[in-house]
Amino acid sequence: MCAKKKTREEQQPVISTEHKIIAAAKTVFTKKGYSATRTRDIAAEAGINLALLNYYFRSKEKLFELIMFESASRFFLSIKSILNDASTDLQTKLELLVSHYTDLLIKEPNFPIFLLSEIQANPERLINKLEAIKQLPQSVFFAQIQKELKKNKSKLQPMHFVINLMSLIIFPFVVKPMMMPMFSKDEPAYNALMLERKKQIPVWINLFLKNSDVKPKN
Amino acid sequence: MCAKKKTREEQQPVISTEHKIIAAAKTVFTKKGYSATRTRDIAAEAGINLALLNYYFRSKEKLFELIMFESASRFFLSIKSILNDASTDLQTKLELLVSHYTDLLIKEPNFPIFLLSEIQANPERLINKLEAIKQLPQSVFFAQIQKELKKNKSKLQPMHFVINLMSLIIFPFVVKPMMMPMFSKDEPAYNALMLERKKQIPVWINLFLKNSDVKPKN
DNA sequence: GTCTATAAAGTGATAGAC
DNA sequence: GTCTATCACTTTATAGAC
Repeated sequence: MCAKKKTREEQQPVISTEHKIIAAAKTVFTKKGYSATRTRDIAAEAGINLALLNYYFRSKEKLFELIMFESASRFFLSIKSILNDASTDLQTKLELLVSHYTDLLIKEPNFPIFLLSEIQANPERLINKLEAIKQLPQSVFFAQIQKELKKNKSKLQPMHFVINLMSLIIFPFVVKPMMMPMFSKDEPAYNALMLERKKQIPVWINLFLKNSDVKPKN
Repeated sequence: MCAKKKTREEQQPVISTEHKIIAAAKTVFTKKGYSATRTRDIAAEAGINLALLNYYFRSKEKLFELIMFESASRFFLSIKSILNDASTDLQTKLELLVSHYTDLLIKEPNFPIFLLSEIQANPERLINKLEAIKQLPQSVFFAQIQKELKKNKSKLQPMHFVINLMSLIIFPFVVKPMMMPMFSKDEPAYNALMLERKKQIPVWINLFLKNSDVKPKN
């Protein structure tokens, strides 16, 4: 106990065992998913023993929930302040959202498929715990989209534009493992394309909003 | 052997055990993924015994490969004729592709995440077997996008538009389990929205192609 | 706190009766 | 072809020494 206090005061060089396990679990769970992950894989990745994992976290399930909800929070809660800022216009919000998620996804490209495949495999386990997502339709952002559509006399539901925005930001990361070989790009080249999209996606979304009642050909 | 011949001639009412297992395996694998699927789950879903599954298919792995590559073929090979038809213009191809995939995904909404999460968990096992996807950049479709961009003096790579098209078609199905509660829609209402998009997505892609060099604000 | 050893349960696959 | 029973192995979790 005395020794532990000391290391806390010394700070810097020591990474606690607890944190090593969390970091390892995040890496392995996020890449392989819950079922394909063995607790032994996490222990090995953390450079510790299997028993120690159960000493710090009671079970595989508990550790999974910790990782899942910590990541989900960073992905969902971090944008609440952007979405509900009444002092910024729609254009600004679009640019902030695209930029924020592009940077986040370059760091954590595996998270979207991880979350979505866990929901698909086991909706009842997760969907209730992500209750926070239901707040989006009540946001200032959503109201601003509605207003813009009304201004442009569009009959389309605002939901389409939320889906389009998410699609254009997230899906390119989701299909990265397929697109890279398809277009013969390595990881840095692909990420450079994603950064290009930071500028383009808000432009594209604006095109949607301003021309959404145009018929295909007539 | 004689009995088997007979049932083949009678045809109609009999669904072969082999096919029952394939159908069950497809349902369970596609929803849960390879690792979370128990061979017992497949047997139960098929209404047969576990031993019978190994009698028809040598192993879980063999059955998985069958399902995966049968589904992947339907998703990738089925569009080759559309992509390489020199007699249709870009607009027609866009409409055909969107319509084709929308219908397919309404029937099999779980396939995209299944494929993508298996690739994420185990890229080396799958990516080489999907070599066919590399043919897209050599297609007539791709050349027509390039031509259209050149005509409109865009500096953006054609790849962005392929990604955008895939994103707008596929991602809404991928996030369906999250979007339905978010916007309080049930399955039929959500699918109706997807059908609306059949008309809209080609319009949106055309907006991209014709305005892709516009700067955000200046 | 950290380890080795092992219990307890799950899971893919097969043997053998019918 | 189809079943029941069971083997062989993996995997989560814990007991107990240090």
